[in-house]
Amino acid sequence: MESESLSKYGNFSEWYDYIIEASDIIDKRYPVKGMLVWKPYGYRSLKLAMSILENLLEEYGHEEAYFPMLVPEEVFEKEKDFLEGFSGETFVVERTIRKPLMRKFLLRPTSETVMYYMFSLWIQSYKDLPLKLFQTVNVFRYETEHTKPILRVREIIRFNESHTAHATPEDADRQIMEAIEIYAKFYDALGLSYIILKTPKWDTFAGAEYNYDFFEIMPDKKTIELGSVINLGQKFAKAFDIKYQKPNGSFEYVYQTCYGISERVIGVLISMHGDDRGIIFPANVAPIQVIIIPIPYKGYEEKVLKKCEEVFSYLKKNGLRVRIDKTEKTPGEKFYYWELRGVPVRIEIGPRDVDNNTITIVRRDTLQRIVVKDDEILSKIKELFEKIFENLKKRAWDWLYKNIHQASSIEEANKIYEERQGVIKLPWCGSDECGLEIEEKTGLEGLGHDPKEKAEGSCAVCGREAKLYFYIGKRY
RNA sequence: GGGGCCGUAGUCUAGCUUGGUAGGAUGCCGGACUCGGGCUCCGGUGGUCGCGGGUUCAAAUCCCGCCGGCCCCA
Repeated sequence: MESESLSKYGNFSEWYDYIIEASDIIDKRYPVKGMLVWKPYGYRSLKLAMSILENLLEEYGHEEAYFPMLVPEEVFEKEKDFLEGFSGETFVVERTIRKPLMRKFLLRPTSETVMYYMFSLWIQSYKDLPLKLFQTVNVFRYETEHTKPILRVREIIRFNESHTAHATPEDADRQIMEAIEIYAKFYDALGLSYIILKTPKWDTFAGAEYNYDFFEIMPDKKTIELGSVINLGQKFAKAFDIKYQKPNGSFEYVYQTCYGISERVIGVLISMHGDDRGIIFPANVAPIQVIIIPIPYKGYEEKVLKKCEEVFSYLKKNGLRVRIDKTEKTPGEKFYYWELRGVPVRIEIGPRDVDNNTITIVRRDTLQRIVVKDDEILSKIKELFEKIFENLKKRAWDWLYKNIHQASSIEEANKIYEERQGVIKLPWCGSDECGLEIEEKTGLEGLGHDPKEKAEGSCAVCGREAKLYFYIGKRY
């Protein structure tokens, strides 16, 4: 069959395209470029992942709200850098089928302008600060680059965007660190690896002071942005007139931050954790955590099915997402089917298990098969969830570290990239000129730097003392 | 931003060069047989050949435009 020839590392793109559709995550046949149908199975994993993030945000004092999808043109245009940055990819609504509208509306590509219009009404006093809100909504971006299912789309269907306002720049900076902490916890919960880099000035988010991005290195060794944390300073506050009154009676503009994560994280999770057989979901985002496969045998059909039902009820009662596959397919076919879909734990119940008071458990990541006594079922499964998670996480971090290379000169960087791809870090004096020259002479994109990581040696371009490492690679 | 490949049944695809009855596999439905890794056999179902226009006696096939998908380069 076709799936037999798939190889995640041999041909990642082909693997990815096949897996996400064959596993019932999405259906890309809907005839609008960059817009996908999410099937129930895929949508469930997305919701599970997003709720982990939403719970974290709430733990850290954020509240969920909802803001509208349409932005009046004059509101969208208030902040000039933002307008410039998003003008090429923002959809416009300007008519009904019958007639033009009196006023143009834009479909939110992200909700700064929508929210901050309201912030200016809501924020009056220092007592209203800090304000920490989030929403998880769809946003629209007319991507001019080529689209890629889930990873680069024109309708981002679940964009979790947080927006905060603060009284002081120090508090905004502190908020940036808090956001990074939240996002790191989120990716940790999914078993993903990441590097956190401060974006080069020339690539900073439209309308921002500075921002940090989380990057993962995909199986094809290209980097992908997993999430972004942005310090907006007072630019939007000034554009939207968001002021508060201090205890001494004077007025000041607020300091703002925003940060966002989208369904892209599911695309990355599938890519990082999957293998040639398909997806491997960590238990916390697996739509089905345990699949029970009856192994029927002449004279045993009823006993086998009865035991399956008992195990099913027991696991369900204990809060697991479990299902019995009672379809007419052969057991072997079912194994492949559920492995493709990434169910972390499979239970097989056949005549031997009925006779011996056991069940047979197979873990998805290693396909290791163990026989477990009936009274140990729950503890063994929970133990396996944990082991699978740790294994996936370790694989992801090993992969990341294995694909970050250090070079001391541009020539060396080029040589390494040609042989090994991935991410390369170069000692850097920190100047824009040298950063841009590194990009130009390697043909790679600057990902940023880690302000806490001090470099040794001299700048790969100018030869002055290096302060930092400049990370470069190819981006999705 | 530049270049290339592609679109035929739910899915994958043959046919296109050289215009003339759309064929196969898989899936799906019914049945038999099996069942601890995609078993086998029998019968059946399923097609505006992506959309629109042009050329022609005749277009899946040739030409043009659009829509959609994929890849490579910057």
